[in-house]
Amino acid sequence: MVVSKMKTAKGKDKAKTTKEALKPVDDRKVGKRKAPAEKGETRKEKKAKKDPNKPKRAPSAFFVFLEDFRTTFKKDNPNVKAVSAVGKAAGQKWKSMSQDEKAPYEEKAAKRKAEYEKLMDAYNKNLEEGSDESEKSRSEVNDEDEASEEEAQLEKGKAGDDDDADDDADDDEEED
DNA sequence: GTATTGATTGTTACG
DNA sequence: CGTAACAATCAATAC
Repeated sequence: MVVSKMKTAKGKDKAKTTKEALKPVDDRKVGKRKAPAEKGETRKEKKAKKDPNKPKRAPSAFFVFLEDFRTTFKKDNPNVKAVSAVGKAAGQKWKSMSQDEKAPYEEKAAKRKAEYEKLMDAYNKNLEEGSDESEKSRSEVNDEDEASEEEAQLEKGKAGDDDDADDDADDDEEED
């Protein structure tokens, strides 16, 4: 319901504008950017991460959907053992889904993003501190930086009252 | 035996 | 403004 809601309110125009133009490169094939395993120069370099706790990029709506899709896909195709198969299928279905269906995923992704920003904040802070600690200073108060991180904050669920659940999911966004 | 690639799209951050 | 690179996954392959 609710048609009065304007899309602008959501701020979608932020990245929409020219989606097509947004992706200039048609071949965003990952393989291309991946170095040929020549020496340990792979971009990923999981073990080479110099940053102590670098927040991993928040999974996009697609990835969120993938998590769910992977399970379903595997369920239907237990024989499939290639990750690429799921990726392709997921991608195809993903494009097939209407924005409304992707909406819930986007919402989740948005949440993930918020967390990512938060982690980034801590990460930035850490870097700042790191630099500062060139000599001393570190010590003193913060013995453990990451440890605390207030693990407790998560109770967000509570409060139910406010919850943003209502969100705007209603806006019928009619997909194209 | 360990590390890496493969494939999908999105999102983010840098030049 | 554009692009590069990375986010999960899991098995197979490469060295």
